[in-house]
Amino acid sequence: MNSYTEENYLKALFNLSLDKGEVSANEISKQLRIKMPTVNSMMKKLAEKKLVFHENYKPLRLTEKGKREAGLIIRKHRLTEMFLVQKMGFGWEEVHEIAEQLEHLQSPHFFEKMDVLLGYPRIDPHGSPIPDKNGKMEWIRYKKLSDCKAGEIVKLAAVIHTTDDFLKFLNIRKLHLGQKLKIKAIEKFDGSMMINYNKKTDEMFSYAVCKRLLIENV
Amino acid sequence: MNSYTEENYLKALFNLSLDKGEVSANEISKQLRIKMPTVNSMMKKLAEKKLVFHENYKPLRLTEKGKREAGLIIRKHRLTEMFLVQKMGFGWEEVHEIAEQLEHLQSPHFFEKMDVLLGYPRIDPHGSPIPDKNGKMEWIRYKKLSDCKAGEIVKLAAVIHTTDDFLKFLNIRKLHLGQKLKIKAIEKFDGSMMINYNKKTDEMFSYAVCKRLLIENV
DNA sequence: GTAATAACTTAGAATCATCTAACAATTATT
DNA sequence: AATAATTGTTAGATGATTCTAAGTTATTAC
Repeated sequence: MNSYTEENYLKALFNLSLDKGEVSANEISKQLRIKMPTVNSMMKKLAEKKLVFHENYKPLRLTEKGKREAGLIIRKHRLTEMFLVQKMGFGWEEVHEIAEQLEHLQSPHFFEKMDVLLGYPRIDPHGSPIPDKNGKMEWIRYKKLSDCKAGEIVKLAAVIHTTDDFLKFLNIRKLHLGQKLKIKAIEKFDGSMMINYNKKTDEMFSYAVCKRLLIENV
Repeated sequence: MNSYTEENYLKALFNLSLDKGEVSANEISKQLRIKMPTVNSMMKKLAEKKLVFHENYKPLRLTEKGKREAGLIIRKHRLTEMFLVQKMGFGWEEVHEIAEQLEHLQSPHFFEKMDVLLGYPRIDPHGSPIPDKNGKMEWIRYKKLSDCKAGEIVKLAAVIHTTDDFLKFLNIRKLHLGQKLKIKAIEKFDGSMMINYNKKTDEMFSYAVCKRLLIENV
């Protein structure tokens, strides 16, 4: 059994090593707002428990065991977010903080029940994949809206780097997952996009916004 | 803000001092399965925080502040139990452990939502009162079934000293809150009762069981 | 009303997760 | 390549919660 604290490290390791398969201790330190020496000793502890590979001055990598355990925590987090939105009526911008606490709950029964009530969802309210019961997670290879061309018609599939503020920004503009988007024009000098969706008027989205919107072809 | 640990002490203090208005450190020690010296130092800490009155060698009493904060934790516990039973389909014997963890969640919003979805319940699935938003709790003065006389017809209002085993025992006998009970006979030598409820055959309940069943007049 | 028992307190140590200060290794800059 | 900046490590301290061992005070039993 891992402690609350260890679980947070595992989650950070998992999330930050998604693309490269490894993370620096420094990134963990920044993400968790915990000083380097603390991270360092925790990594020794997790290495001791065979959850991470840790050689001096080398990047960190989760072991298979570590990936599995981290995946299961993220599974609990995302199932919880989905439950809060679908069954309790929370907005997608309100659920992160609550799920952050609930993900540490020790009760397979409880999350099993959520899973059933939700009908075994594969994605969370932000479009992120929910790891399976073995902690395995498959990211669907969505394209970024910012990589699309003018004239394309696409569908919003997921949002990434989701802060509450960003999600509220999307709320105000009534931009939800599944929304069909028409790319009317792209400004060359800053990459901002003129988008039309279910409205008479077009909306302008900055490049920073478009990079965070993942889409699939209609 | 009180720690997870402090919250558990507050809850124990609240529950164990319900009748007399005070508890011994020893009872807290037994309840929480924590050694006396640890309890002792925690009581000093809570006294420091003005949550308990603690004089050497005297029984412990919660301050008004302590009662309020304990009441609010118990409120979260019982709202959670009600939610788990009413909205997630758990049995009343399954919810204690989960609520024990969930009661420490820091999110007024979350419990407010539960309260609304449940329609502002006044009792939990075992018939115990849910403290109000100020942590104030009123016990309805129910009678024990064991204090009733033969011939009385009463209604099951609450169950106390509820272990999972005891609740499963009641499940098997299909005895639920609200059930109307006819006291057919009482054995003088051991206080056991012959009860009839919604069935052709009568059921025999030991004195130990009858003491744990709280009833109201029909 | 002593003596025995139970309850409470003090003192000191252990573990966990955190920190700061100081030093070492790696990477980036000129 | 030498220096500067960044990143990683070691050592030692702190606070929270727990423990054991050893006394003290209160309560119970005879």
